[in-house]
Order: sequence, then structure tokens, then C-alpha cells
Amino acid sequence: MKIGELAARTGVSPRAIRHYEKAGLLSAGRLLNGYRDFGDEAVAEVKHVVRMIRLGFSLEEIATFPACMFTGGAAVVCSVALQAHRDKLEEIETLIAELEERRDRLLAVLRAAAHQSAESARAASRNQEATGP
Amino acid sequence: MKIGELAARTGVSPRAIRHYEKAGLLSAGRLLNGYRDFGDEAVAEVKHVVRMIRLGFSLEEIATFPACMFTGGAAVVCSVALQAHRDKLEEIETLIAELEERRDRLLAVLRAAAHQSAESARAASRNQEATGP
DNA sequence: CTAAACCTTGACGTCAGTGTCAAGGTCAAG
DNA sequence: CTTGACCTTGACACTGACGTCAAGGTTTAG
Repeated sequence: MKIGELAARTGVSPRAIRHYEKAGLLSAGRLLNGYRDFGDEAVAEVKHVVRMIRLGFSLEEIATFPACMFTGGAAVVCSVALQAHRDKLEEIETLIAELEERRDRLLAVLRAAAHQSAESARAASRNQEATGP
Repeated sequence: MKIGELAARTGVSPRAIRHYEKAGLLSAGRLLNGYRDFGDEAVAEVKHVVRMIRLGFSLEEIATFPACMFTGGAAVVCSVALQAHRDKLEEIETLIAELEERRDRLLAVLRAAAHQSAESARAASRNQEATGP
């Protein structure tokens, strides 16, 4: 099939597909006129690439995955790719931890501000009492 | 003080400091020769900017924070900046949730792979028994 | 025949925060 | 005076996954 059809069948733009091909993630034959010619398996491959991207892998990382990622369908994952998954998992957990730290610091600022505004409210209230009834 | 000293006292590169100034986060006078002239308060300001960046704010966002962020030291935060903090907190929590989803998907892949390899191990073991003792 | 729709490669734009030249002015010490 | 350290502005480099425009060839429907 030509790139337009593959794009339609995967929901990925032709531009992105060319990008994946240039990155070595996809292989395509050529028609006599120079048009790319994809086989049916390309649909699954593109979808697989999209899944990998959603998992947080860069195209470069995905390119290091061996062919076994594709040969047996999505369920079969060979040991090299498996290690990449473990590494990525670790990376993501580190990222999560960092973000949680950030979140906690932000919460601390907000709590301090709330505390402080409560303080001023009490101070204002005391002033109110002193001058009020 | 000149930019080099400020850089040394904050651990931020002169290049970054000029960038912060151009972004409107810092104000500097000029000496007769055109050199930037920072006051002592600039040290705290730069450190504050660094803190904000670590909290995940872009320079553009930081630029929208009013002067009150600086006037009272780090502890005093006015309401406008406070809202920005709440927004950023929400943003970060969304980000964390997304990453946790990713992590879970990765874990699912790894668990599936482990399960599968256990299956093949059992299969191999059965073959072993059949041909073995 | 022609317009529309599709394909090709190449190359620049985006976002953000710097790093890193380039080309030059300034200033203190020797 | 000269060297060297420090300062100035301006502008390109980088990362990543594309979007988008350019300029052109191909094919298909009418």
C-alpha cells in the first residue's frame, strides 16, 4: 500500500511515517515511480511504534530494539527489548519521584502562604476587636 | 557588582543571568562603560528564579509574577503568584498521573513477558521430563 | 486535456534554556 | 605598551518529533 493508505489505516500522518522510516523503524519497498510501497504488516508496525512512543521511548531508543519486537506480534518481547523496558521503567520512576518532590515543595509554599494569611487574618481580627464592640 | 561576581555568588552562568535579565526577571543598572551593575539583592533574586525554575515554572511564567515575589523575601507570596502556584501544582499532578499510567503499562508488559517466559520454561521442563530420566 | 489528489525530497519552524562562538570594548597588573 | 581577565551584543547550535511550505512528478477521474 502507499503511504496515504498506511496513514489512513493507522491514524498517523504521512509526515510522521516518513520520519519513522528515516529513523529506521519502518522499511518500505519502492514502486516504479518512486512511491513507497508498504506491506500489510506495516500497519501493525506503525501501531507498535506509536505504543512505544506512548510508553515514553524516543525514536532512537525504539530503533535499538531488535526485529524480534515485530516478528511475533505485540505480545512477544525479547530479552534485549525487555531490558530496555526495565531501564525505561526505572527512568520513569525517577521522573515521578522528582515530580513528587516538586509537588511537595509547591504544597509547602502553598501551606506556608495559607498559614501566613491565617496569621494576618487573626491579627486583623484582633485589631477589629480592639477598635470594635 | 558586575555579572561575573553575581554569577560566582549564585552558581549561575553569566549567560543565564543575561538571559534572565532579558526575560525581565532581573533588573540591572549600567556602569559608565556599559557593564551591568547589580545590587546585593540580585543574589537573592537569582536564587529565587532558580528555585522557581526547579519548581517547573518557565521563564515566561516567572516573568508574570509581580514584584511582591521579591520584596518580602522568599516566604512572602502574594495572591497572584499564589494562583500560579496552584495552577502549576495541578499541572504537575496531571503529569504525575500520566507518568504513573505509563509506568503501569510498562509494568504490564514486563509482567506479561515474565509470565510468558515462565510458560516457556514450564514447556521446556515438560520436554525435558519427556526425554530425560 | 485538465484539475484534483497523491506522491517525492529538502529544508525551515516550533519550544526552552542555555552553550558557544564571534568580534570587539575595558581595565588592572607588570 | 601589552597581556590577560572580564565585559558587551548578536547570533547560531542543540534536543525531538513532527508541522508545514516549496517545487515538482504521477496518477486518476471527468
